[in-house]
Amino acid sequence: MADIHPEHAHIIEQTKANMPSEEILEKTADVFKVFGDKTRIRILSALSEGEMCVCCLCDLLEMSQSAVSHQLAVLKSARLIKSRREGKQIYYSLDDAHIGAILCTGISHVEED
Amino acid sequence: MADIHPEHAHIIEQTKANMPSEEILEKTADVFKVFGDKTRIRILSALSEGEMCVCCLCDLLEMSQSAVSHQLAVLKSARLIKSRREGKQIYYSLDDAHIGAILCTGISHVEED
DNA sequence: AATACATATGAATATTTGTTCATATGTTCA
DNA sequence: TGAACATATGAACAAATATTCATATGTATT
Repeated sequence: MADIHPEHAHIIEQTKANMPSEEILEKTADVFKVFGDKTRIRILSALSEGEMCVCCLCDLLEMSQSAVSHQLAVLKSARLIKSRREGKQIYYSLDDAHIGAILCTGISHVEED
Repeated sequence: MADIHPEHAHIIEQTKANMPSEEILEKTADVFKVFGDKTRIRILSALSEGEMCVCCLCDLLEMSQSAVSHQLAVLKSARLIKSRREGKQIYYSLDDAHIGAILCTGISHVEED
């Protein structure tokens, strides 16, 4: 960790002043981290078509119930999805429109190439 | 991995048909994965204020040159940033406006709460 | 109440990943 | 050309994480 070059001090201060707080940046990274897994993206993509129960997701993703439930728990604790029970089944859906928007932004970025 | 419930077959097929390809979804997850680290988010946030050389970033982030360079390499290979050399220094900047937009979307999501 | 079904969850394991340390590469200037 | 500076990079290690396996919880049905 070298010393700060005096001629950089100004631009560093200015940039720092314009950046969001460390707390916001850390939370932002944490949100993206949750989007940054193939299984979770597949789940979010499926749910963006409408709510779906766990076993439906397992069938669709061709993954074990346990693996899917674990990832649903991650998504839920990050508040990207919400759930409601109907009898024996639990239906999951995107928590709000914002989530679908973030997903779309990412997909568009990949598709435009 | 249980059998597919026959009554789910239709909704599963329909959902599948509307979802992006596995390849797109995997690439999307990979993009978000790169955004999903505090150091990289801090770098991207700094660069969204304008281009900056490596040592400036080290000073700003208060991190070792090696750690910063490693993350710059990750960001560059994911095409989120680009670089240009000027003398001994190398200046990094966001690769295109899209990157700043994705970053902003994430930050807004965190800030609105 | 007992059984079957749908989902959740703890522990263990294997893989991925971020930082550090040491060193290599490339540029400038004397 | 040699020394100093800016940056990159390989290897090693520690920490984080996704899946599996086994099992627990909660609901409906008989």
